[in-house]
Amino acid sequence: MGKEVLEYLSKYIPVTDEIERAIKESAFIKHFKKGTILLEEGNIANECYFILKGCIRSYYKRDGEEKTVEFYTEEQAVTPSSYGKQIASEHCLECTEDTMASVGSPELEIEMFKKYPQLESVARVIGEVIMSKYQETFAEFKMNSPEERYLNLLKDRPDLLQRVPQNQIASYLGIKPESLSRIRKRISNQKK
Amino acid sequence: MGKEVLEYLSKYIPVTDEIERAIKESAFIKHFKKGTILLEEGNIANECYFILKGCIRSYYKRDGEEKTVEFYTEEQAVTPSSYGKQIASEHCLECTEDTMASVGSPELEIEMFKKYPQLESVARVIGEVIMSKYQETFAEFKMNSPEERYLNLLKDRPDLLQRVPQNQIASYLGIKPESLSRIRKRISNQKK
DNA sequence: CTCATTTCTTAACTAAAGTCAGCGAATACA
DNA sequence: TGTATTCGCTGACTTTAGTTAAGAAATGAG
Repeated sequence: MGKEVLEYLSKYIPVTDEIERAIKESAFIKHFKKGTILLEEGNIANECYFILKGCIRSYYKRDGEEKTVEFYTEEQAVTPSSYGKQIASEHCLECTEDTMASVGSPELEIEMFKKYPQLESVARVIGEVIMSKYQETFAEFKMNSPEERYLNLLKDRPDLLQRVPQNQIASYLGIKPESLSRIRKRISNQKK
Repeated sequence: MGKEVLEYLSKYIPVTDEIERAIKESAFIKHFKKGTILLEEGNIANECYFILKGCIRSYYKRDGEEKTVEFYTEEQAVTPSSYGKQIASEHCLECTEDTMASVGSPELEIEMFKKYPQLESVARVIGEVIMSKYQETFAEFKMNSPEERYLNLLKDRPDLLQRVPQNQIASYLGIKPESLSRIRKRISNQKK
């Protein structure tokens, strides 16, 4: 195990023997049933995940609704923003499907960083890459209309629309489910 | 010099003597006139900044307009998303005021990380903090209406509205300048 | 398989943002 | 200092999203 994680890392940095050993040593797989709440609002996040199979949704509870912030699927890393800090989490994490993930903890992480100092460098570099992708995503969100955002999602992650309910997609796009319905109708009419 | 940078770091991690030495050694101050373009679209970003005085605006050129992504002011770090990578930048950086900043480069960074390994850990931890703040900002943006976003900005960074033109604020809020005008009018009417 | 629940779509209406145009006010600069 | 340009506000109109309500379709549990 840990093969998928190594492949993921190799996209960003050269994987040395030391890193390979560290990952294999720390790989710790867990299975979760669909609907499992991995992190509840107000709790402390003491796990992070690398998804091997399935989907994890991050959302806020606000105005009696669930506002979806992100969908994480295969080959993606989920690090709650309060991970490793002793503060209450603002958001929730839920498995929208049966999910298999490699699970990490702050204690394990600190131990690994000590044992394999190269890992700290790996974490920094990958963190920077994710950050810059995230900035790009935010900028795109700001610059585009809801319709454009939907079309981009359709292009970039067509699988999501098959595996996740549309009301969750709507809140992910920053709109109401009714609006998403209308956007879909508008688009299908334009095609005719 | 480097005092401000150390104060900034101390908010996130305990500043050891080693780190203090590293920062003092690498502090490199530059002054820029208002209107200076620090990074042009398509160019390679080979500098990052820590602002001591002034304001740097990050924006994209799209549809013949400038879409503002972020305003960085005193005590903030500006790391272009392509910084340290040999790829063309998608966004631009401009000084909206006369600006004084501590400037870093990838070469200096690598040298420093080698000389003071603790710095790498500092960079990772601070990177994670910035990332989690950014996630929070994005989530807030998605969940709020333009009017709420404006009110939040007014609360969180009232100085910005004094020092930056309103059309740039508008694009930062993801709306047109005319809409911002109307929102401001709506709010001032409600107060009466 | 059936019934209950959730999800999706549609419609009518309201509210707000986009668009286009015009006009003062502030600003920049020559 | 005078002039050109940018900036901010306003109004009329268009487009799109939010709201409320209802019914159809899909899903899930027993």
